[in-house]
Amino acid sequence: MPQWDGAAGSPGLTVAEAVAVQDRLRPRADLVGPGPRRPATVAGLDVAYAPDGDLLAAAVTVLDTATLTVVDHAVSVGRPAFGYVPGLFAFRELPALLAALDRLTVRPELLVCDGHGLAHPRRFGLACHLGVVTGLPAIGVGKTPLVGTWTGPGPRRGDTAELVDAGEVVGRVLRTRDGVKPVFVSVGHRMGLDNAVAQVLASTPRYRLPETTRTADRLCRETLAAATGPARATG
DNA sequence: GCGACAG
DNA sequence: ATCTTGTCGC
Repeated sequence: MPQWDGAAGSPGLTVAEAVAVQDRLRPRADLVGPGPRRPATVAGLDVAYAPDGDLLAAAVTVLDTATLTVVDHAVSVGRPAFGYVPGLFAFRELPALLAALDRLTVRPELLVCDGHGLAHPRRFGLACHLGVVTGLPAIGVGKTPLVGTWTGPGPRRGDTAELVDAGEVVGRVLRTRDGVKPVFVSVGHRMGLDNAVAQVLASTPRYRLPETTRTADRLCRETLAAATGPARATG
């Protein structure tokens, strides 16, 4: 059985087939936007894995942009649909994320993904994939780089630097907090880079990561804990 | 050929 | 991603 095959043992795609899917879908991504200027709602998506990697929980939280409070949320529990292969991340988390998105009652105006969009070796990261598949505007906010080089950014919140790969600007390195490690913002679908950065800044009033990501992260961890088995005190 | 490599 | 102890700071 292929090493990247899901633990469930389902056939799945081969690495070559997954790459082919990305190549086929890439032309469908709208990397210009400009995207919603004043979205009323923004969604955060994240996935948590069980220690053994056999189980995962995906969560989507929808926040009111005016208050940054959660107005809707949904989760899904399942098995990784693909092994962890840098560059083929979407094939691992997409099924679970889509299942969670389907359970939403509010249609978010923007998806903020935990990972990259254009800042990807084949210019089609998770944010692009999710955007194209759902048709919704999407951006990627990564905690660490996958591709590209940069200089800076300055030390203050709001300072940015271009993320360049193979001679092209694929994203922006953004400082969301004074003196704190920056995040990597890239376009996914139906959004422009300037607007993407603006939306990320608008959702990071206090911490390094967007409130969308933080709330989704909390929710998928709680969901995984509940699915793995309720924690119980030993004393 | 050898490392690096979103989460 | 997840496993992990202490530590520094508001």
